[in-house]
Amino acid sequence: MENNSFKYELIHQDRHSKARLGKLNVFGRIVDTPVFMPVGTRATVKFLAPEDLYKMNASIILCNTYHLWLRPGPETLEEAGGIHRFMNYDGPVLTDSGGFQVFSLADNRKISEEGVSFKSHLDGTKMFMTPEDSIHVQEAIGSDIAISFDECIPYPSEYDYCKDSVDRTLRWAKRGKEAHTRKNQALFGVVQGSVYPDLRKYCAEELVKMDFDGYSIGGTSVGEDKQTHYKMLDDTLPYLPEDKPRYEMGIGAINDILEAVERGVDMFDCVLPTRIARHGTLMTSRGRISIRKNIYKNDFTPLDPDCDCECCRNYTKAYLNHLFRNDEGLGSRLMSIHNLRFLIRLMEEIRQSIAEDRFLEFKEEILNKYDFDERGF
RNA sequence: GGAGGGGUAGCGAAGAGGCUAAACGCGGCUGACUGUAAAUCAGCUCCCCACGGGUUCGGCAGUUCGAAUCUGCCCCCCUCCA
Repeated sequence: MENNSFKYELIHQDRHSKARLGKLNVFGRIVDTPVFMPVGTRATVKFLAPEDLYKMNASIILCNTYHLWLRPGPETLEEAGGIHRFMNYDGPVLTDSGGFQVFSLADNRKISEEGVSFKSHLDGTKMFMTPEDSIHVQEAIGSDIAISFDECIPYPSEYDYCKDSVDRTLRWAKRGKEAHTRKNQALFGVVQGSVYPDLRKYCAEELVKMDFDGYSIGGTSVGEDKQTHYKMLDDTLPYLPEDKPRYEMGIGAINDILEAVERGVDMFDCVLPTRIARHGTLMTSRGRISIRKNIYKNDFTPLDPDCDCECCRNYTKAYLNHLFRNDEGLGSRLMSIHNLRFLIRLMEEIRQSIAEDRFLEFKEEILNKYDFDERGF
């Protein structure tokens, strides 16, 4: 039953770069790669219904183990029949392990060999998560792709700390893999190692020995400059197998995506498009737009005339400006739809350009065309 | 006509002799946002040739070393009674 397994198929390798066009069979659901995954932390891409996701051609989303663990809890998700039924979403779901919260909730956690103690951000309750817990919760959630529990190392960090952290992340990966029982759920390992080439290589090679279904690249875009960021990719990707998907975690800036695709990354997720949309910033073919500005008060043209999304097809900047000023949820919804569709369409064009062996030209074209600064949006 | 209450920056609203260019909220303007503690957060918001200066707290005139804060008169507004 080939159809019902998890399998990455390399469709075409760009002739002039390491960019690759692939097809990810996620237990019968197909995801074309490179792909961008909208983030739906608490079993919802904020303000959007699954129907919105289908319409914008989102093919896979990310949810978060830590948040769903706290609420509604694994029991509820199990009783619901898994996250797909719970949120009525029919596409593939990847769950992050909680590893990023080890990083982002730094003030409220303590790391030990056994696991991490957190203070719940909801009410301060003391929680303890082990790599095994993370896997068990992800199995209860019923995501299609689970991620190993890791430590996302802050930047900058001393070599010795990173070495110890990587070793621990590797031990956690092994423990998680041994605890993993579901056959209809893939499991990815996460490469850490901060900016140190030998640690990146070591971590990647050790994970590959454990034979995961895919490999994540973590600990990037945590405060380092772009050069350093891309160097970390250079120091990691050569050690990952060709026949498995590579996923750079938490990346959503346009230039970052292009640089990573060029180096052979297949999957991305990021809160950036949805968060900045809610905050009134839009990525458009004419550059960045801040919808709150007064110049849009009577601008009855679409956000992006070149965009095919529901928002751009039906609504004007004046209306979006009005919705934003009045804190109306529809504004958040429409602008989230736009930013997501913008990135998803970018990925569609990226795939097309790889298929035609002109990814590098496409990348240059985008970098020149879009009027964004170094941040990449 | 009589009795009370009140007029503070764009709006609402504190302050009741010096620490007040004046709390706080709203509104407005900037900026931030990359595996979501984020429909969030930070800064600015009387004027100016701005690490300094100039005008303010309904108006005018006083008291005082010093007033948005005390006194007098005047102008508005609100409530109640006739």
